[in-house]
Amino acid sequence: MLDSVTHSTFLPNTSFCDPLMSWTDLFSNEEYYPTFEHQTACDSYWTSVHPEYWTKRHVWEWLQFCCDQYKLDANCISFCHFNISGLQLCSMTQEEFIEAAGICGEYLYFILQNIRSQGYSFFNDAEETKTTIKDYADSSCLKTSGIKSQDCHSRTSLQSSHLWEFVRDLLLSPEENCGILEWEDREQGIFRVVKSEALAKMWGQRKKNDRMTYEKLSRALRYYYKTGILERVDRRLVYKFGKNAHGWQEDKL
DNA sequence: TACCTCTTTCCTGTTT
DNA sequence: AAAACAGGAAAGAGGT
Repeated sequence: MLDSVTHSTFLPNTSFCDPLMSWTDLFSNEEYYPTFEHQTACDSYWTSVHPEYWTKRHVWEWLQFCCDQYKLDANCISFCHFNISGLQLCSMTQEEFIEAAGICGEYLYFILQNIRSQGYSFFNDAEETKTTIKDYADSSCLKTSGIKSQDCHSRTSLQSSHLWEFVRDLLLSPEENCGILEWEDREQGIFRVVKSEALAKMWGQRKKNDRMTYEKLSRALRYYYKTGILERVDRRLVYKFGKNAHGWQEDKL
């Protein structure tokens, strides 16, 4: 299964590998940006490319998919270990996966090997795939409950499905942003919604809801004023992160 | 099952 | 006039 990989394992340079690094950190760190050359938000999704040819972004998309689909706890994943290309990912041994993601690493390794051997037909039947994963878990004496809270390295969850986190992560990911959102005042956390309907469409895609509109999305955003996640800015399409929002500050990334 | 949070949906009225 | 804002109300989804 691994024969096709001819490159030796080369994990990222651990000299700048912060064990507390989150996914948001990873993609907002200027040191990492140059590695995304030629990539745009319009590049193909990971499922349309063979794992050996995945870009770093594809690897990220795959990780996010695994966390969402199999309810893996992203807190267990040391993201800096996955700031790598598909070729590098395919070169990782099971032990290295475990080192990078604890018990989740074992699942990720299993899923990756299945994609490599079976292609994306592995995902054709979601229920069947889940059963396969479950069988694997059972045979490995792994329990779902055991995936949580062990070997946790990161402080940000990839599973975050809250709207404000989605907005925050979009602001921090220029590759995905496509000019939909932009900072008005980075230090104060003030941002502008540039393409309101595009934002709604993207949020709708995330929630698998093709009826999402900016009007409905903005209603949800207004609820955040109550909880201090957002603060009111008296300008159209302009919002500000409140005291209860976290993870957006430049100096705290 | 009950309860909770976070939306989603719909609405009326207001502001830009 | 159109788009966006402001919130109330109720329903839905997912988690515990």
